[in-house]
Amino acid sequence: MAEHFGIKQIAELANVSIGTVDRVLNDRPGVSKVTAKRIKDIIKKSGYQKNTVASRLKLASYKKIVIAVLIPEASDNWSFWKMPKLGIDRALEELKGLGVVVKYYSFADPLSFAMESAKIIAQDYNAVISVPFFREESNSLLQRATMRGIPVVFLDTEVELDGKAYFVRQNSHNAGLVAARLLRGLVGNDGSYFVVNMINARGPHANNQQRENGFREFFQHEPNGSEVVIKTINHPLQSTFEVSSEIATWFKKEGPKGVFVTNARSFLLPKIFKTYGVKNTFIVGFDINDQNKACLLQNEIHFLIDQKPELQGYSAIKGLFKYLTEKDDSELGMDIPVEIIVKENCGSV
Amino acid sequence: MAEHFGIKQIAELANVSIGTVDRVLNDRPGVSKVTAKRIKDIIKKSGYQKNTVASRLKLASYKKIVIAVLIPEASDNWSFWKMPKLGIDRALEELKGLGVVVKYYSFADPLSFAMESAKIIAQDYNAVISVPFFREESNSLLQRATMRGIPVVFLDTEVELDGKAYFVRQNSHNAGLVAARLLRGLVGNDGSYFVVNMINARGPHANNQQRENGFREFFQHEPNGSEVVIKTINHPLQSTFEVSSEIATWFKKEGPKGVFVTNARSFLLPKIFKTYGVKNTFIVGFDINDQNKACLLQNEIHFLIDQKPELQGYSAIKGLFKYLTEKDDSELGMDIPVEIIVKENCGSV
DNA sequence: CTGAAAGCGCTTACAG
DNA sequence: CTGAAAGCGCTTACAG
Repeated sequence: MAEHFGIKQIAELANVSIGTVDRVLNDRPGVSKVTAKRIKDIIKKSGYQKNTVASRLKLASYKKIVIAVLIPEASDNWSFWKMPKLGIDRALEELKGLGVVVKYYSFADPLSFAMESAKIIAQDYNAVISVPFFREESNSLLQRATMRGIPVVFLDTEVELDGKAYFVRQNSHNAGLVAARLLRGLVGNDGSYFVVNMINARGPHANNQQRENGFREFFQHEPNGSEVVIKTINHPLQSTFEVSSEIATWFKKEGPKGVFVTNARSFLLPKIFKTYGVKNTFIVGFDINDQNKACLLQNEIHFLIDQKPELQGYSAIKGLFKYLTEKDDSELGMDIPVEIIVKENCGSV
Repeated sequence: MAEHFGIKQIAELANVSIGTVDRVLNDRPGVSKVTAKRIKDIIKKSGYQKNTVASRLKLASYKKIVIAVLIPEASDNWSFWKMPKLGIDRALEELKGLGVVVKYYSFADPLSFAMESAKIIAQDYNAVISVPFFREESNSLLQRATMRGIPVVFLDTEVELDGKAYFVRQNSHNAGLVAARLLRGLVGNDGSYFVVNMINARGPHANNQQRENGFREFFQHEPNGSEVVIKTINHPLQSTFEVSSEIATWFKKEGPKGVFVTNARSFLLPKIFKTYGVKNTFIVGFDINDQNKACLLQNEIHFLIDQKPELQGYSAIKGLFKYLTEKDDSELGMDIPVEIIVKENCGSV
């Protein structure tokens, strides 16, 4: 086993040409059962490992691996969706010379998602990366891709779909648990807690619900956790946060208040708290955007949870490459870690 | 610029053979100044990018890139130094087929470090990865490697050395800042703080000092921070933690107490606190080892800071490969992030 | 059903 | 100083 086994060595041992070995290795037709068996045995014994790099070298020039990426539009004032692209480009750079290409599509609503999906399916890509914001439309994309044998990787959010898809995203339930841990440390036992969901016209987002569930579950495992009061505030998703008189009353309560904002707009809260003179609040939110970061630096937000969208994009491409070239999908199932960000470690991330 | 530029296309444009282009690209001698100039211009204009994968293909079989790794021994009850190896092996797996090989050496003290260094230098490796625990011996290694044009990457710890070395490690000063932020949130203003350094016979470790400095600096920027009392406890590094009557008195003080353990043995503290009936303590330590993890799960330790040793090993190999094959050292200067670990996110890391 | 040859983009002796 | 050829480990038409 010490020496090196390549396709050539296998061929010699089996007394066949390397072409025949290649056919067996790649399950191509046209090999008699007996020779196939003989070659397979030798492959197994030899511990042969395909040299992926060599196998892609020729193909890189005329048989690209083309991956369609369908993600939300990134606007100038909302750059979150530029992050996965950075990770995708970084992966592409590493895979330079191996013939991997990405084609970007974007969507803004279920209709555009469906339309772009149709374009993608019509093109016969080698794989699809998307974001499952709309269950019905995502199902449709998944099913049509699966029918053609095209793997689909979803970023950002995990939802249950009818079929086998890969998810490269943070576990939102765990993120909720972590958020609760962090707030609990700051607020203590006799404070009050708030979960702030910002909901768009299509109803609550899966991530937000999973995060809230995790947050609430944390307290069930705490001593006296059942006595902790957690108010949920469902607020429309818009560029301001307004407070009803009822909510204002809650916020005016004495004692420390822990506020868990289940999306990336926690930066809307400090303003309101100032306006209403609400004191003694601790905020945990998501994502390192400019506004959140500014609040973190001002000590108006205390923790952010980073979903590492750059890493999501990177992992999806690297994982798909491994799957497509080596039939190994082990890198496509991994959780993205729940990364805790404070003022002092938000810079170099 | 749309078409693809390889060595062949350049050769055609310059009316020379690919051999000559190769000489120019790799600064090999034997090309007349005029043709060299002409070819260089074309290379620049064309935006030519070397296909690293192709360039390694042939060499992978007989001209390996061999990297020496000299790190502390990992023992059964102290497995920290197995982690960088895991990362190194993961990087090697990604670079499979490109002819990258690692040879491991280990050390336990300055003497064995020096002896293994000598072996490494005698072998003429392509690069060296090590850990700069001993300044004098590290300097010697660095200088001898530099004389031979061999790059050196140090993991874990940054120290000032006489010469140019790369450091792939967490910024310990920032880690101290983060630790202070975390404890400050739990302890509040009227608590007391302790920095626990565990020091071996050779004196304090650079990381520990940098962490303590960062920790103390945090409070200087805080309002009323100068009034905060921070006691430093220097304790010998051993498998137990014993408390002098003076320290016991400090610990017995009323009010919440924040304890920052600047190494991986924060798990020694909870035991002592139980023995002495010390209440209301909050502990931040380093590294996810089994004992620390157990304390985290018991809520006896509140935060751990992960140095991501696996990632350090991985990054060192990937960065060195890029440097050795593309003369690009951009991946060798990056900080490893200061990762905050609580009970709820320590599992999947 | 099987083999021989060409080629991917480079690097390396070797020849001139 | 420069070029032509062989080769790295695979894949792919093409020939038999």
